[in-house]
Amino acid sequence: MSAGAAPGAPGLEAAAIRAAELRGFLQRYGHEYYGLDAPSVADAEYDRLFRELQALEAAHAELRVPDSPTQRVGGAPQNGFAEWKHRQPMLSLNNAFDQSELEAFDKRVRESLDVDMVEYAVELKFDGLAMSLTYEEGVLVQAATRGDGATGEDVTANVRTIRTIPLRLAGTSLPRLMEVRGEVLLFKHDFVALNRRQAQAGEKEFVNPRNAAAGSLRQLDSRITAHRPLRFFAYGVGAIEGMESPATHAHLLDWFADFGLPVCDERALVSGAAGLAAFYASVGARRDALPYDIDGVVYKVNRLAWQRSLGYVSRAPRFAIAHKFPAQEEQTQVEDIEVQVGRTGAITPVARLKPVFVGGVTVTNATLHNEDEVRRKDVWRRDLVIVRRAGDVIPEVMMVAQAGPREVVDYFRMPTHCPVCQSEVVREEGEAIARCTGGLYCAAQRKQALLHFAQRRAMDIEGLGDKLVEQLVDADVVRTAANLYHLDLASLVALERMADKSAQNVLDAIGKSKATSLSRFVFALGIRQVGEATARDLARHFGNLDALITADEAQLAEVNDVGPVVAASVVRFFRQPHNREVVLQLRAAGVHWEEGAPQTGATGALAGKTFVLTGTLPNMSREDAKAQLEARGAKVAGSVSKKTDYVVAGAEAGSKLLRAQDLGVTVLDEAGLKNLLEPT
DNA sequence: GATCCTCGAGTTCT
DNA sequence: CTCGAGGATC
Repeated sequence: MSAGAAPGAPGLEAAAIRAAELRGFLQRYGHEYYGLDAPSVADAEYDRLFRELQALEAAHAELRVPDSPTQRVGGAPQNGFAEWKHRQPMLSLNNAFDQSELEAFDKRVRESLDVDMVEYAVELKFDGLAMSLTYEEGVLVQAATRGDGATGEDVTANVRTIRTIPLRLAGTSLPRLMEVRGEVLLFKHDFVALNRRQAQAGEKEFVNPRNAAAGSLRQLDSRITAHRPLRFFAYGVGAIEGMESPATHAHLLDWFADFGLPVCDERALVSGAAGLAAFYASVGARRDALPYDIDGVVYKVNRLAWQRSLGYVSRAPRFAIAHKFPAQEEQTQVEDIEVQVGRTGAITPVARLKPVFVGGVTVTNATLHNEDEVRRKDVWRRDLVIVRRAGDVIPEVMMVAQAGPREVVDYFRMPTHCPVCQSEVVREEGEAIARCTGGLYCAAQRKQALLHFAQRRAMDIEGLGDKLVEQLVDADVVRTAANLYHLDLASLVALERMADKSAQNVLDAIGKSKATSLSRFVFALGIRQVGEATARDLARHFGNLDALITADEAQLAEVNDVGPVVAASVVRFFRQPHNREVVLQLRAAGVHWEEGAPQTGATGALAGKTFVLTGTLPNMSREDAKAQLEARGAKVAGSVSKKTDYVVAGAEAGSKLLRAQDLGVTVLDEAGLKNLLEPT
């Protein structure tokens, strides 16, 4: 790519030629980068050409034209935004939330037009900001927000900095005047990168792409907007003069594309209510994988003549409707902020919420993680907050939407004493988590320890869930894991809501759990810092429990992924007489496993290979796949990195698959995995 | 000493 | 799934 060197001291004529050439390059590269996502030059090269053009324009004021790419950088701060009256009002759409409303819409349209079948242009409903761009003789002269639909704010200086928006339309046959309607938004990956930059610069991070886009557009200093990677998609037309618009909406969008306006590819033509429903389902399934946020899809009668004859009812068109997805963000009230005590004594603040329907489920609780998080988000009791349940399953309080009365009682204070056992709560220097110091004296910690012991990945005692553990601990029937193996039918049936049948089932499950493996047993003990993976490493390295119990810190540190902190934690655990006692009692009660010689280094067909599993495989459970891989010496990790050898992706694979594709990691489906497991 | 990677721990709802 | 923090690596 040779763009030539800048002339030393060019005459005006040479400068004009060079400037025109540079504008051509920059426009093309800008389009490749932002429009097609396929840059053909490095950023540094773009910047070099850009600065050269800037220098030329600085030297020759007459070369500074409004559609030059340099005019995107933005000018000095303004004092607020001027009002702007739209030539044609920017209307909002009526919403449909379910199938019946969608069928009603189609029926109304057909009856009103007196036809049997209607063709619809269908597209995405972006979660961004509606914008109107005015082009005169093909040159962008003005940009405004929707505002109340009739009058918006003039944000021309900021919109000029959006590189996907052409400052001059392509082509020779152009309307004298045209209002282009569309949406300004941020792509998800740009949003993530922007927030990373904000965090590094010590600036406030944005809650979501929409907020970030809105904040960026409302910058009074458009030089800031210029550094925000905003995008634009055109989807409609307002006033138009000096040219006939095409006959259908689909052609209108093609026409926009020919002008160089960015138009989203996710659009189609469908017929009838069934076609609408199919598009809705298809987009819904791919929603999380799209590079931007959407809150639904939009259906428009394709023929513009029919659109005109359908007209408007109050402030919304009768020819179009938005079909919304269930909200992934909702507003609700914090009724209370309580704390929970975890297995390790961690005191976690939890927001009790007024029930709210988000992302398909009713949410009543949301974790606030720790004290710093409560302060950072500045959540008080009775505040109105935004709750999200995005691609993620776990609800999260994103931000305060509106402060509540905020009286003294509404302020959250970390308790100084454990609400369960009254022991002192301590937050170590440099730690984010406050902990109850009660240890196993604390009933809450004993309950969590038992639940951990019984969980599927540990001793796998079916039927020993939180309700039962709660009762057993409260009645003081069970104090340690060893007590479980001495339970009898009578003491279980004495508990509330426990009939003979279910009591016997629990006893059977406890009996069955006696046959286990060393790694499950070590994990079940609940040693701090020793999770499933570390327990497996320890079990493999030492081979038998006595070797592990008597190991000193130096011996422990020889194990993979065990350093001083983990080693000290293990030594501390087995030094406690009551922990040794419980282990003895468990073995005496019949808990057993196969003990072997210490092993170093696994062997197997897939030894040393790292796998990551994501999504649902058609015929194999994730657990099963994991076990089979590990049996062959492979490692199954939780997240994808460049050290990952294979990613096994099933249905509804999420971010891990995207990341694998980003990093160029080999992706297998179930069949591919089977091939590796059982080479034929 | 910084950076990357992984693991542990806590969490929600059906 | 996300965060924080321990371990490994350069």
